[in-house]
Amino acid sequence: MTEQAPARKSTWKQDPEAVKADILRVATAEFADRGLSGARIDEIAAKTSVSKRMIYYYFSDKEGLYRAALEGVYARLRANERALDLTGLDPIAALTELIKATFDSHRSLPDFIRLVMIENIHHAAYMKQSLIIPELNSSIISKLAELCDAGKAAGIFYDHVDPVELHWMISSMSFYNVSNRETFSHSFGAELHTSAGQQRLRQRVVDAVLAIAVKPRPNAPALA
Amino acid sequence: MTEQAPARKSTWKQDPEAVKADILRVATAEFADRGLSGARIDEIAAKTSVSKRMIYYYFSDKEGLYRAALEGVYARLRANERALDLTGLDPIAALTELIKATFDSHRSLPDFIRLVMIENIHHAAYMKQSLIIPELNSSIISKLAELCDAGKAAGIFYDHVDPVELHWMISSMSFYNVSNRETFSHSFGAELHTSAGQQRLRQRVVDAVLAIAVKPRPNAPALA
DNA sequence: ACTAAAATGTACCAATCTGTTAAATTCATG
DNA sequence: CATGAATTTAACAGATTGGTACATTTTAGT
Repeated sequence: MTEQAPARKSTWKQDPEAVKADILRVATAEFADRGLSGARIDEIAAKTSVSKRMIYYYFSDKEGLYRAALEGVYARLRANERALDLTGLDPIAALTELIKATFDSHRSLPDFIRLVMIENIHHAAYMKQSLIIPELNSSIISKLAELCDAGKAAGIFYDHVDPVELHWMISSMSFYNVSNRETFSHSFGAELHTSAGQQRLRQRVVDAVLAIAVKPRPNAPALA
Repeated sequence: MTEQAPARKSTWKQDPEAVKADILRVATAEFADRGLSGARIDEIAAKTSVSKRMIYYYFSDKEGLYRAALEGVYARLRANERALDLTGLDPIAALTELIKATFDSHRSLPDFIRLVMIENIHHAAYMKQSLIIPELNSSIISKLAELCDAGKAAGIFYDHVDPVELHWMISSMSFYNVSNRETFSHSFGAELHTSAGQQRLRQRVVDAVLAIAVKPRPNAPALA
């Protein structure tokens, strides 16, 4: 009887890791869809392959399950950000790529957006309890900081450019684009959320952020 | 004997309008603080001067009360926007004032922000039921449209400038600034939410939006 | 095979929470 | 001041929901 994990697992009928993952998958979708108090433990249990008892067995209580879901989506966003490779690009190109990647990343992770919305409704109470989330937030800022330093050193970025300010601006538009889609579309039409509209918006974000970071150059291309 | 005397005789005042307003005031705060499913009718009732039964008497049910609160905060934001007078300003100055006013307006109406967040969590379901909200949304766009037309006519705005796009960008940053304050501050520090930080952010929003709207001018002042 | 521990299911409870019933109080008006 | 409509209260009912007690099955090690 070997200790090698993969082969042995297949013979197991009980599979705690798979059960935990299954619960977390369903719970994330459910919390994202209905909020912390809106989600129902019974409903989550019904959508998993196991009974409600297992939720309490593995996650203690509703808040424990919610915390696990929150940490999960943060980890996924962080993985996205870490996958972004900007080596070899000049500061302007690098910043452009980072903006586009952030915009796309937010669009592709609606569960992250919605759980962060829900966290803000709860005054970030559960995020503040988490021990693992803080360490996830450094990579994007350090990438931006490097980039800003390079841009300033080359004399093409303004001296006042600040990584956290840049991240705030990039995030705000990337986040709002997803978070407020429903109310915005209903109020002002869905034009901006067509595929062509989203492409245009992304370019506007690039243009706007570059404009506050990059000094005007005499031979720069004018906006289309 | 006028009816204005505050506490005249009995414990009952019999003042339906004041009762309705009191319920709505408390409910708005409570829904904004805890969300639709998180708010408790008993809790709202306890914080008013009247009994729970009155909520059902005047607002039918929990959702009716929530809808009333939602319509109330929208009306307040649009009133703010309508009060903004841009006559006599050239397009650039007018746009600058509009951006600053929007940024400030969002900061001063946290209940609006939070109820819109909650609406988006609910996929704008209740906003879509409202008959009065749609008519509130036109004034800001028409103001921007006028402004864009003037700017293009004067040859100082890009031809591609679009009122809805501009509003999207101004709103996104003004909204996110309030909506995501808790999570952003916790992740990246509270520097941007100090009074000095907010002043700086507002100026960045102005600079960024102007940059995508206004053609570069040879003698334009460089960013600070 | 036997046993203890881990993993899972079933049935249930206690606490909440929304909404209702029936009655009491106030007020306008004839 | 009698009367009925509008307004308000107190108490309660029905349903929902998070959480638990206890039984049962599965697994690893002996």
